[in-house]
Amino acid sequence: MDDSKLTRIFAALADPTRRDIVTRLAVSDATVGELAEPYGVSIQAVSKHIKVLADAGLVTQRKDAQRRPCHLEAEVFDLMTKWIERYRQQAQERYERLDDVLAEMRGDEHLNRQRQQGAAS
Amino acid sequence: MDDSKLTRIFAALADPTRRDIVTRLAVSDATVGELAEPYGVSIQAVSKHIKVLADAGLVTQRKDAQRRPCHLEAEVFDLMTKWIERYRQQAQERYERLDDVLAEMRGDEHLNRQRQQGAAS
DNA sequence: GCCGTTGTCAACCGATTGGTTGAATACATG
DNA sequence: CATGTATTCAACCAATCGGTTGACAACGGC
Repeated sequence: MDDSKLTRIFAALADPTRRDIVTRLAVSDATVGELAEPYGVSIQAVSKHIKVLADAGLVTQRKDAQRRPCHLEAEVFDLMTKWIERYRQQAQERYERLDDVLAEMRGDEHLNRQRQQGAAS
Repeated sequence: MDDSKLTRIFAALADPTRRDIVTRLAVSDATVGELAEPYGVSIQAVSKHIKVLADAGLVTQRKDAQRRPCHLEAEVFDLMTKWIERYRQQAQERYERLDDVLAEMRGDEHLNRQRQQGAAS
């Protein structure tokens, strides 16, 4: 659907540290400080990462005094999965159709040349 | 599985032009020149985009004289879908468990504070 | 064997990215 | 109210990214 949203989601998950954060948030919610511990980077860097994830809608933060516990939003994953599945299926079906076409061509060689010409439209 | 592969896949799909190319390749294979036509960019730019998609394993190119027809590789989408589904499910299950916990807590208020303390490990 | 077509390589450019450090904000507690 | 804690904001930096143009390689057709 929303192209820029999809862009933000994919870009967010294109970073290993952010994917790791997602992995940990799938297990349980966690504060920014907690999330920062395992990595050899500053809290500010992790804070930025979380902002990217939040802008993509993958993560939400609630208020708990000074803390901002992060929560993984599962629904957004559905959006992504749907996008991916659409093209995976299309490509798969086409591949299967091609098998049929190849079978048909086995006794009909000249169709091969014709098909290649037609493809360069 | 392979983290750097996943990084390349997500990064490849984080660009709208490249997602569009994927869309078109889902319908049928196409040469670099054919793919370049609809966009207001040079063939070289599209060639680079295809290189990124190829490095991510999303696209393969075969040789046909000067032409390099591009083909969408459906299997790679499975890898992505699997990764996504893992965390989507985990987060979903946790959310459902939380519902149970909240139901349990309804007559047992002190458990709430205990849970919040325990989370800050 | 030369010409046109198709695509890649190379160098360059401005914008974005992931990181840093330092200051500022928001809050709970003594 | 002063202090410590948790987080974000701001400015900066090097590296990467998406784009450009120009040169070059590979191939088919006259």
